[in-house]
Amino acid sequence: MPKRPKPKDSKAGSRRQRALSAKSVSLGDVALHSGVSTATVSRVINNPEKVAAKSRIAVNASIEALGYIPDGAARALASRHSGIIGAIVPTLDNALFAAGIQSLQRRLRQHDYTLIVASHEYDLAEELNEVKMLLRQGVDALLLVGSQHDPALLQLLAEKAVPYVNCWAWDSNSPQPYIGFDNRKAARKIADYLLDLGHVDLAVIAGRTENNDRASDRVLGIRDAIEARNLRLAPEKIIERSYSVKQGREAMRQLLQMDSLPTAVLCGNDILAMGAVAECQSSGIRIPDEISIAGFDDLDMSSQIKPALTTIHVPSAEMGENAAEYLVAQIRQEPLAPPVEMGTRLMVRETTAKPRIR
Amino acid sequence: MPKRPKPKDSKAGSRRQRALSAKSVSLGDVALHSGVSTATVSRVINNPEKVAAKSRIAVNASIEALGYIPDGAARALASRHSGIIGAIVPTLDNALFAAGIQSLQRRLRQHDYTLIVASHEYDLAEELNEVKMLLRQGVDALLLVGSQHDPALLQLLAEKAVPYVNCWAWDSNSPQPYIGFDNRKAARKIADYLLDLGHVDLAVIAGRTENNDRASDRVLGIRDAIEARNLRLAPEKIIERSYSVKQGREAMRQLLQMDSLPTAVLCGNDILAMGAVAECQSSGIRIPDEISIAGFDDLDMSSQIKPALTTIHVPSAEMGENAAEYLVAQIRQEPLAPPVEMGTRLMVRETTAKPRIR
DNA sequence: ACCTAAAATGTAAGCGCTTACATTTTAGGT
DNA sequence: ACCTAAAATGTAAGCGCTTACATTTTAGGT
Repeated sequence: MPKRPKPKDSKAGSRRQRALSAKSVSLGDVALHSGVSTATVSRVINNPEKVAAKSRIAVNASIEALGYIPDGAARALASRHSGIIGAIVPTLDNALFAAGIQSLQRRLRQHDYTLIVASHEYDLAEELNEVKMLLRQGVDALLLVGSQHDPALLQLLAEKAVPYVNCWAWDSNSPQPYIGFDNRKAARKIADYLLDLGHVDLAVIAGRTENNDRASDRVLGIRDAIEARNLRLAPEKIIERSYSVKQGREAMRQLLQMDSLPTAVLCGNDILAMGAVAECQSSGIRIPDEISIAGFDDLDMSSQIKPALTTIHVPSAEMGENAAEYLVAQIRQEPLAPPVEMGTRLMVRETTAKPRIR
Repeated sequence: MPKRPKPKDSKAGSRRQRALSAKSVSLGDVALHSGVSTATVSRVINNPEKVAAKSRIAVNASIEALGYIPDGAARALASRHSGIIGAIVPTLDNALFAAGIQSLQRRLRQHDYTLIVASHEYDLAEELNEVKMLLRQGVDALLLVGSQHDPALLQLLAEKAVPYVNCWAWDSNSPQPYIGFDNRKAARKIADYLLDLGHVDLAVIAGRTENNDRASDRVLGIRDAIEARNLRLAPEKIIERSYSVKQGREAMRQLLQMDSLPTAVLCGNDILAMGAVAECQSSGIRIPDEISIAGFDDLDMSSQIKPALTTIHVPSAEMGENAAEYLVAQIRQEPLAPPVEMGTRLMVRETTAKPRIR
């Protein structure tokens, strides 16, 4: 025999009154309206298959009629799941990340997860801060970029038992989970291509390598290719710049002022390459006749501009989708095949050719 | 003297046991550790000035020592504020929005707000869906793009009393809050410039105008300029395309196949303009000698590429900051000067010139 | 008609905070 | 030493859900 329910509002007019203007519809209101218990309403929302068709229909009608929107905070508090996944990228201002995030989000939404995006501007301390912020918001999982993080960051995630994955990179020697590709290998591929064409005087316009494993891996890959042929890359022939067309131009200008011009320039990404191309155009240097220029990332526009960029195609969209599936499976503790290394493709287009015989 | 802590787990073995592996540190643990009440710990976090220095220091030390991270869901539920602000943009894949969002986020973080970004791919129904999703997550305020929304969307925001603002647009006749600029006026400005140069045969490569007030306002502004001079824009001289370099090229190709070539092409944004430029370059048509091409938005790269784009500069970064300040003030119910229309600037560069005398 | 297991539903505790109000402590007069 | 107002602190209810366990209803035998 159930205990006699004492009138719930006996304490009406108590000390507590909220200044909430628009008194919102709660799950209790829906229960009252449809004549079932709050538990049943909750089930209709979260496990409809456990509810008899009749009540399910009634409850859904009430939800519709009252315009009920569940309170995410209450749900998160009670269930210990927020339905939020966080992604921390260096910047949204790079089409590469924007594209990946876009596809991540699309896929996440299909699984009813919300995405919070944060950026750290290539600052590891800031990245740790963002992780703390997202942890406070109760994210169920986290997407990070690359393999270089503050050690405290990984420890924090382990303590809180929050699943995560590193994207835009791949390291088979690391115990961390990766979804992405091997930047070093890919960079070696494009350097090899140039070397195979007969280029001997290479220069590199790299992204800032400090705290950026993707940028430094790309440089390493280029070095791998050069050293495998017993050639060498003079220190002044490698220039580090942050990722912008403007910086690419400036780096190229610097290169053009040197005594011996390189015959080919490998750029850390397409943005830098676009700058290098523009600077050559400004200086009347013909591409690829006088100089070859290669990018990395294969942004959408890279194949469309003139001259079309020779570059490495990177599977950003697919990576976003895979990351979404991976994280969702981790959260739900579903079995999942371990992620496999994703491939990159050399896209030979109009900015590279055999070196001119001088 | 701290009270003797009674064993917290006296009820261990009760019916309720959570599968939470890493039993997290709670505010109660911090209180116990520092010998104060939970209320005082809460005050240290939210209103430190109301707590005596001595306890404040003790509590902060405990927070540090235990690695306490507050539970956002619990806090949101109890305080009715999530500390989350949502932004719904058409797409992150457009550098324009990415830049604005980036600065929005930077500023929001200074005020301790977290940003959730969603995108709707230029689909109004999807936009409404995203609003519902964000409302479920309990956002304190919302940033939208443009002025065209599902009517149910605004009604929903009104019901829930959630502050919002429309960005990247300006409409002095609307009762809705805007932070942005007048697309129509700006488009007229660049069209006037071309007309003043002596161009008579204009063509337009517009963005998709359906459900996109920014795109259609830009077309209207161009029409304003043309009609003010009693000229006219032939229907076949205005082509609608989605925003991509590829689409820009295709549209330009279409234009180039027509009997009478326009002397100037106004593009809906810089991306489209870059495509138009590339197509001309492919076809051996000299810019600006044979044809002038104008963009819109002034993306970072637009001034750096060759030829540098003539375009309209749009204050995306500043807009993001203003929007952040506006929304935060709205949430805190602080007084705030009403937003003022933001200006745009015509950037004359290398893709436009006087028409050649034929 | 009656019994039993399975399905459906209900009850109420608990998630981890905030905060109104109550109580205690402190500071500053006299 | 004592009084009073202000400052600091504590108590405990309540935020809106989920879910373990208890209870009721239903379906399917006999």
